[in-house]
Amino acid sequence: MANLINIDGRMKRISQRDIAKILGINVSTVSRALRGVEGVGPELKEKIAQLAKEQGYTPNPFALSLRYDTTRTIGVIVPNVSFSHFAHIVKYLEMEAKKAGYMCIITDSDDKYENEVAIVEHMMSMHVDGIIVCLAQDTTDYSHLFRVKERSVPIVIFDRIADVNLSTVVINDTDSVRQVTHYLIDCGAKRIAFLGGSNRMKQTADRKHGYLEALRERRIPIRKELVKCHNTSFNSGLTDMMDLLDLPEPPDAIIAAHGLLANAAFKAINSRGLRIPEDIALVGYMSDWVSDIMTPRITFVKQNLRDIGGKAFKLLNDQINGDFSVKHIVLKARLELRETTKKIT
Amino acid sequence: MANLINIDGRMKRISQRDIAKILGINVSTVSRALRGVEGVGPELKEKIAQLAKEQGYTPNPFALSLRYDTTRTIGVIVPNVSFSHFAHIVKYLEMEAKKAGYMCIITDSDDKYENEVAIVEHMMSMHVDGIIVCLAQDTTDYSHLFRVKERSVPIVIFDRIADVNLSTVVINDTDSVRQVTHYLIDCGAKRIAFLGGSNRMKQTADRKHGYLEALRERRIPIRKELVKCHNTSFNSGLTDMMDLLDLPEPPDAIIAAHGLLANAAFKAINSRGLRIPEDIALVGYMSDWVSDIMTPRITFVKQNLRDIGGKAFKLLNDQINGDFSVKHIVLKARLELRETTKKIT
DNA sequence: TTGAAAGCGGTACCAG
DNA sequence: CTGGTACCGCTTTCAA
Repeated sequence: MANLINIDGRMKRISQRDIAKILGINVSTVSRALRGVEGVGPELKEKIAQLAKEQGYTPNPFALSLRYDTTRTIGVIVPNVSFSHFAHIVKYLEMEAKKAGYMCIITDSDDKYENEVAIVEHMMSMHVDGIIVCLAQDTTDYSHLFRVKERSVPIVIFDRIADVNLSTVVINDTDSVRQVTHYLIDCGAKRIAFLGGSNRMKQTADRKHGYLEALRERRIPIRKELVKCHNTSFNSGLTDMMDLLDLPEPPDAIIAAHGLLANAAFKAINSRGLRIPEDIALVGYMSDWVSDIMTPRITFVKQNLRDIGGKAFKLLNDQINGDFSVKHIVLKARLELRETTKKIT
Repeated sequence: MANLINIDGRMKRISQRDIAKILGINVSTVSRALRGVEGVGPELKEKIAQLAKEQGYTPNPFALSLRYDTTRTIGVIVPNVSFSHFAHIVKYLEMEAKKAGYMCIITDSDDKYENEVAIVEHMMSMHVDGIIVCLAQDTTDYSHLFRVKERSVPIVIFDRIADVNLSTVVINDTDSVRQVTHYLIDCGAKRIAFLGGSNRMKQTADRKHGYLEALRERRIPIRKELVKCHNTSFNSGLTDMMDLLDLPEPPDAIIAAHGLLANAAFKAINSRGLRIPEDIALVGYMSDWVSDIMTPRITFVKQNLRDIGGKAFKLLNDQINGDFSVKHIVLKARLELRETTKKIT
């Protein structure tokens, strides 16, 4: 059962050559037999299969990579793998990739542009068959992505994308916030605040845009002091929310347009002894389980993370298979009503 | 700047052979020059370096893998990458690995034994330089791990380990729970309940053992109905906690010895209108941020996830570098007091 | 200082 | 149906 064989006194993995030598035949015959290609006598084929199994032969993938310059490996870059949102997407992406016979190299850019560039270069030098990336928050130069495309390596961007001519997968950022805003207005909210990430991210800009659009549609004056876009971190959300509560006229509804910002807002509101949703309504963007563990459970915009990962891989796979047309997929995100908003009818 | 060169009408990555051909010299000379090995004339060396840079030459890692049977890649297997605890460990592990020049193939066993076995086999066939694994909850047969060792591929187990002769990294499971239990008794708790994962996991067994030990040390009778070990999932914790609250004499303190179980307990207690910590105290095992987003913040046992990942890689790297001695590292976890326990002095 | 050639493991083409 | 051999990119001996 051991995979190692003693050749010339050194232990090494058994190769087709070894099998050929043992049986006193030629490598090419072994190769054909093992691949099930026509042109090998049935009993010889059987003998080869037998010995291969006995010796625990497994093909050396690097010989193939070398020959065909394909590694059946794809590179995945996210800002932070330990963040639930990305962890889930990566998980589903990897499942799809595995089904199609691809391994994933998953790497974390720590949300920094320089890291992202270095990782992309490294992946290129590893000869990955394609790259799937969610941009760092400070990525505003995209030349590293174009370089990938120039070398005709497939590439897909998801979630945090940019206005570039590359395939993308996102949720309906603008429209989802627009709907949330309308919903809050319908609930009777008069002063809706918007909590977002860095203004440099197109995702934040798009979501903010949906918020502003909805206010205009309902002829509600836009109050600059109710818009806070700094950083996606919990602590940033906490101070921003405190500032909002300190306003002479504090908001009566919050749209927290990024993962932990809703939890930060929740905490801040709680710390002031205000009630949710009676005093302030709250809507977040998060995973089910993060909403579930809170009391009351947070009303949130649900993104189909399985779909984001799956579609991202699909677009990449299309490119790998020769379809180089640029595609833009927009997935619908749904508002999931829980207990931090209350419809007033 | 392009990395591709037109050879025979086909675009391909530039190789040492190409450089040699262009300069009308031999590949071996190029190889030596590029590696900085002695034995190449200074001006020729310069010319080669120049051209290589110009053409964007990067070595083909598969040629090297093929030659040396080393891939500078390590395989990492966790039960669930999207679970915050593992996501963090994996992140730090990957950082360390990267520093040492290794890529990580991170894969999710979905907490299933069969998947774990298949993944281990697959990684072996990929020629990873080592494997780091956290066992699935139903893994009770370890032959797949021994097979790895037999083929002299380095292997390290972490977090959920087994009593096997392989290198391991864990926290002080038993003792940490022992301390927590003592602490709760000091707080005045009379009926402490223990919420754990599957009994098949050594980790759960060890933690439960710490709980029982402490009770014995303080001569507190052990009540079977206060021990619930089923599953690490949120829903399982929820029903277990409900059952505990339905007891004729419900507990006045809970030790939730696994990630989301504490949040489940929190939710259940809340749903009954009980106060934390006044009516029931609660201690969990979780990340800072999961504790932070709760109100009140949950008192928890803090594990140094960076250390777990770092040490796991270190043990693996030792083996890769020829030190095959089996090592067992036990990291200290610290009780972090927050707001769900109250010391009565 | 430089060149020639073998070899890592597999595939593919051409001969027999 | 089977064998021989060149080749993928790189390193490493041995020879010049």
